[in-house]
Amino acid sequence: MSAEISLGEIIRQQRVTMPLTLQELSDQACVSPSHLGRIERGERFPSARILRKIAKPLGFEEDELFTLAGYLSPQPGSISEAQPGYSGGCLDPYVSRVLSQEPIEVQHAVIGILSMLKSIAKSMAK
Amino acid sequence: MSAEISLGEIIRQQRVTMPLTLQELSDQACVSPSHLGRIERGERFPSARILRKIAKPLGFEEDELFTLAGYLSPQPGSISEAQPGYSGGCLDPYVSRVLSQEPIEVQHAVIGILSMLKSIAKSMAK
DNA sequence: ATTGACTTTTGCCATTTGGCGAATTATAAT
DNA sequence: ATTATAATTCGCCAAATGGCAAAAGTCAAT
Repeated sequence: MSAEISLGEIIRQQRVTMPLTLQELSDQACVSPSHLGRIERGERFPSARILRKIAKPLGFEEDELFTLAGYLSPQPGSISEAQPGYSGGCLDPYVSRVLSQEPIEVQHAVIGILSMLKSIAKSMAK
Repeated sequence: MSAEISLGEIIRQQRVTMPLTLQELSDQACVSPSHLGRIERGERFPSARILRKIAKPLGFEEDELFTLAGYLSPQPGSISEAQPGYSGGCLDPYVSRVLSQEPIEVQHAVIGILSMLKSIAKSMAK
């Protein structure tokens, strides 16, 4: 019940509080003033590219605006906690250590070979 | 010099590894299969809205894809990679995430294969 | 070979984004 | 009041996004 306030209004509020004109913000962010204006009054919705550009000039953390825009779900940075989420597992430290001594191209090649082997295995399994 | 590998390739690699078809991912993410296909082969660049939708189904942390897409600047503590220590050589994050989805035995097998290949290469070089 | 069920790609189109330049509207300063 | 000047908004356009349906591939089982 707190936010009947749009992203555009937030941006405008922040800009005038800085204080900056559309022109000045435009110069710093490399986004046309007209576009910024339309965004502020809700006629356009800012893309991620634009959000990224205007974040710093407006004094926002990068991910802050993303969250406000609904691109990121709320609770940035919060608790980097170990995510039991995906990866049925984590990377074995030994494996990590060995691989990280190889050049990037080799690392990628390893993945390529792995996926080949997997597809071969799959075709044989059936 | 870390990534001459594109976002699309990463996404496809991840999808195939899950494993999912374009259709299935489409169903889970509510993005048309054709669009997903074009993204994977680099014909379209995914918007933030799309990235957000496909992140979870693919097992990505939300901000991870944003970072890969260049929407967010790198740094989220992220990457399941093993934590302390071997900052010496760096393991490509992409490689890390693909490998960490394999069971430990497979991870070790990969290292085994790698060392075989290296010794073969060495013997041929001489 | 041929059928049939999937998976991926292509063609086409509606919608959005975002820029540029021309109005329009403040804001001052004479 | 009347300019001059800055700030914002409007009109139009090019480019990109993303969906849908139809066309290619794939691949197994006849």
